Amino acid sequence: MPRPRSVSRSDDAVISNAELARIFNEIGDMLEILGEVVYKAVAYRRVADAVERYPDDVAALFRRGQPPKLPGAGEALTAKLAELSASGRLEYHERLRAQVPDGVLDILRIPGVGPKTVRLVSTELAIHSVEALRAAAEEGRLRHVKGLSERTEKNILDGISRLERRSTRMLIHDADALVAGLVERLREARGVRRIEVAGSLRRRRPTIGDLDLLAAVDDPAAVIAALDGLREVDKVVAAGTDKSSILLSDGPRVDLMVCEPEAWGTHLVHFTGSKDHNIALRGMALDRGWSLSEKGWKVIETGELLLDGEEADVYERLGMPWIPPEMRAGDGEIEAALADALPELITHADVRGDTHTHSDWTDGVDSIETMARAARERGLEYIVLTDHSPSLGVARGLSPDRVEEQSTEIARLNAELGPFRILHGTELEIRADATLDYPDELLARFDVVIASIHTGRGQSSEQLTARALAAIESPHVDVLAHPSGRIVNRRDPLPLDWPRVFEAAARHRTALEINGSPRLDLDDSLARAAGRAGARLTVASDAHRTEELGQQAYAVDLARRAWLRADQVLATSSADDLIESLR
DNA sequence: GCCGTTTTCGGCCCGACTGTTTTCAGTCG
Repeated sequence: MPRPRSVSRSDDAVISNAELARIFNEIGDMLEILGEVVYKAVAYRRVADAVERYPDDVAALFRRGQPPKLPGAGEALTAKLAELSASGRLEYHERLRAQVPDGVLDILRIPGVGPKTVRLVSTELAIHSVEALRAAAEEGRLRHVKGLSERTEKNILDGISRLERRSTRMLIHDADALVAGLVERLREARGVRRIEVAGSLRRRRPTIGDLDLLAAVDDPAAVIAALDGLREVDKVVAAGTDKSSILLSDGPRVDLMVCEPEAWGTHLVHFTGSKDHNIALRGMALDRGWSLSEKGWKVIETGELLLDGEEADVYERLGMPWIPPEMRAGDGEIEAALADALPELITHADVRGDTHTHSDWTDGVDSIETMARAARERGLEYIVLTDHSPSLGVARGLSPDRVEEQSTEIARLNAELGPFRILHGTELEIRADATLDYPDELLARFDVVIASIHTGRGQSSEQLTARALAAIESPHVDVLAHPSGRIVNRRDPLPLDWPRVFEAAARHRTALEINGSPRLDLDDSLARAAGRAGARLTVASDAHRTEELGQQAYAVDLARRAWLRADQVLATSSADDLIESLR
């Protein structure tokens, strides 16, 4: 499977943060394969991470003469970023590429194969592709190389088939569904005191690589045996006394760690991560004379081991309050905690209404009444019904006459369902020419107008930004829905000029949506930047059927990852306050 | 390659598991 490579480019086309990060990560991989000191590779990867989650266009800032201060970027790497920003190319990168033949980098992606093995097969056997490696393993040619064996051949073949099966990270929605059943059954294993999801799923990242579970147990062997014995298990990858890793037959890898209840706190912190967060905590511990690991705090002078039973105890030893998992990205949360300046994050219980829902009047499945009753059942006080406007033909958008009929139907239902409220809204098309899909007189009659871009996605950044701004600046538009247009694993975000969009949204009091469907849009880093810029946000399900109303919870998770408080989010208002605040 | 209220050089988070190893390197999280 070919992997994307950077193309030479002499034009002055912009280079995205994602592309900058990809090139720096690739340099890191090549340096390792070439046998450079690993810290050099680590330095490139660290800057790649920083660029990837930087909210503004890094290359544009360089070209404007305002290079951002990125952690881990010193003189040499800053110069390389500048070169890439100016020309889209990097001579150093191309020089390395010439030394690492095509396909060799692909080999590194095989699980269980690291840089040393890549270097070995590349130099000893002139193997320069995954295909060549597969053939060599099948023919038993690897075992003649010192350091490799028949066993290695089998592991490599297994790794290649896993690589082919699992090419994209799993969506959090799917991971939640999968893990619920696993946890339920492991809870029943003998001697399990506590069990909890850890890792990126606990941090509520939009996509999940592996599933991490932690169990506090009296009898480690029993729970590990329970995991290994589940019927979905395809293969046991690693089985030890403290942890076990399995592959599900049609799913991701599951890592189960066990610990004694007295050491639950340090274990849960360790296995929740993120990596950067943990490294920062350990650095602070070292400054205080402790070596911190999941096992506990080892006093370096005496070797004594201190245990913590709860996460809060761990943070307290370092002089800070407990940090919510969603914030543990190594992105300023520790500094904020030390300054006692952690925001009071929005919670799921704060949400009172859903600002984006559909019915069978356009492309939804259920009737307005069914949607409303289901929302009421879930404890919401109101929904905003936002069926589509006419120009979205595929969704059978509503003509002005149909809008009128829908208004009558909503009035009828409100009389019946009160105090639950259905607010009459619309999901308004922002057309390709930046005009809006209903006339102002009609827009003025809706309770809430959310506007979105579905068409003309191929336009330039300038054109797309102008469309977003046209909606934001309209006095009738209250929310910009799924602002970036991304769909996780399927569609990339539109290249909007985000600082301008956020500034305008704040100025015109137009809220930006965090959409909880598999779009997960805005993503957390953009939502955080929007909040910082003073823009209001909202959390919404974009449900097209009753079962999808639960998607709003994923928007709340993202809002927490974006450091947002309840008072920054529209959907935490009552229906009356919402309407009042949109006047 | 980065970085310093101990440091401009010598460090860079910590541990489990596997395999080929007879004391440890590679990989992973």
